[in-house]
Amino acid sequence: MPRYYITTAIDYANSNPHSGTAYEKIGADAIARWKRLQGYDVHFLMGMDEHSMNVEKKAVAAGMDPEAYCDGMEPKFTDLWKALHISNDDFIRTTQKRHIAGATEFFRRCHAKGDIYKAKYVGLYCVGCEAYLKDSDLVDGRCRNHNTPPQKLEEENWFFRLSKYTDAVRRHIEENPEFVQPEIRRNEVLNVVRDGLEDISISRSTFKFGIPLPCDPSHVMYVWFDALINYISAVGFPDDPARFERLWPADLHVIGKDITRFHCALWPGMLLSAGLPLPKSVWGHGWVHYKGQKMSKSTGHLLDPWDVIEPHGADALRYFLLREIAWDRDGDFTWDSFTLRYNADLANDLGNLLHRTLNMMHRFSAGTVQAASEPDPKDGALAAHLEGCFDGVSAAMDRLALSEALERIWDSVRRTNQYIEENAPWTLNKQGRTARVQTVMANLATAMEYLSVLLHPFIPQSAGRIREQLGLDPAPGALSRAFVLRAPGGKVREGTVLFPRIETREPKGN
RNA sequence: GGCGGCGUAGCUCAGCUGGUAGAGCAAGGGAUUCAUAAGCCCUGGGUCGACGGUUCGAGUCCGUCCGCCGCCA
Repeated sequence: MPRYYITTAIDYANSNPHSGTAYEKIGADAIARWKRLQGYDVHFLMGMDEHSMNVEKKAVAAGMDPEAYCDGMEPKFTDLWKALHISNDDFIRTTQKRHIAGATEFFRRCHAKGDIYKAKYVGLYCVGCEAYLKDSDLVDGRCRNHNTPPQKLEEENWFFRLSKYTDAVRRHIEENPEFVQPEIRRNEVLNVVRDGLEDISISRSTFKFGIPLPCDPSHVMYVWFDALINYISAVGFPDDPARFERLWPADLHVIGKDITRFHCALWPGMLLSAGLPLPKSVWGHGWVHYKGQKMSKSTGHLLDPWDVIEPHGADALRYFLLREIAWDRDGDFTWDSFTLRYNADLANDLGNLLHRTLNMMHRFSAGTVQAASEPDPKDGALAAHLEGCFDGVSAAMDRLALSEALERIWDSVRRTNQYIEENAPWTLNKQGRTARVQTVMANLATAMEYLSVLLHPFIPQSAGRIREQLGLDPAPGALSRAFVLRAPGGKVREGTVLFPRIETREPKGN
């Protein structure tokens, strides 16, 4: 069974996750689940990024030591991921032993390669950015991102010789179109790399909460050098070579578009230095805007995922984000658009389809799948449509076009509703055409099962409920293109409403 | 300033290598009743941002401009 290693960015421990954070995990989860359905041995990694001056400060402000502070933050993330049914196989924290060991060994290798050196750095430092600023970062002498005056700092830092890998990284991006996706991100990174990469400071001596450099314990690793290594320290680097061999290189790093540069320029440079293979692909997704504006931690303009999950369920949020926001660009969440999508797609089209199907099975078919003893060309047309849908979804998922895959599935949801209309089982029933009614119902039960498998990656809980109501195991069966009628005899449950229609309701305080 | 993206029906967007515009939602109408007042059928004349150019013919190619946006400097 081929393996598929997928990761998301590890999140900063200094603030709660919001819907943009959730979007990334939901998208990655849909991909991971799809790959599992396809039969891949998937390893799905997520985690939390802890070492940094900002985390240390937050902790100190709360009167805690940084480790304890991070322990307290962990459930803010993991509880949300559980609630969203994110199917990650592992959750790494950069304070864990395995990661410290990995980062330390990684640094040693780069050091041994001659790619680490010490130099004095004088510059303007922004605490918010955790980075030195260039003149162009300043607006009226203040950081353009944080609107705060920078500090003048002079530090002896350790540097990573990234410049040495400019050509190698550039060639790799040029020769491997799938390495940076989508296209727009690739153009951006190429732009940066073609201008030449600069050596980068990778240590700090101004705070303690970090991994000490093996060559100079008075310095700790700078956040990015530390954080990126999680992708390998989580899978056995360096202490479990067999596991590492099996899982690395990753098939896909899912990240936000803002950190493309670190993943597509710095990270490959680091790996080349350490003599390790590069990940196969990096996907920089777009932003979820909220009511037309960028979400922002500093202004507090945020959509709290719990505000959607608690009243409407995880799948409502998952569906909206995956359907409404194409995975390669930005999109907007408003309560109106959420309500429209939810009612039109989930309640009216899908939920109602299941409900009316189950109801008719009880009224016309004894709540049981009967033999399809009176077939009709209409049945074959439905089956052909669904199999075409399968192809469309597969093709879309191959391109990671998640919203397109959902569009294809909904074509089939609509098509199945049409199948009901064109057969009008209620009329057949009045006419006493029992064999035909039962055949129609058998096709419908099969169609719903077929759809439940395709829906699973996107709305796993609801897909499971659909299957339960159909009298099936909630876990999706294997992915299979062929539309094969269900064997007679299976009982279905009384339908319960999957997605009750909702009124637009904006939580107060938003 | 350099590179790139976007600007198409009220909304969200499709429109590949050029041949007189499409989908979903929303809206209006209709026939039904198994169903979550849902579903199904019918109905869309929008200067395809503006102006030029190439062409027998251009959202679709070229140029200029305008308006948003991203990356870099």
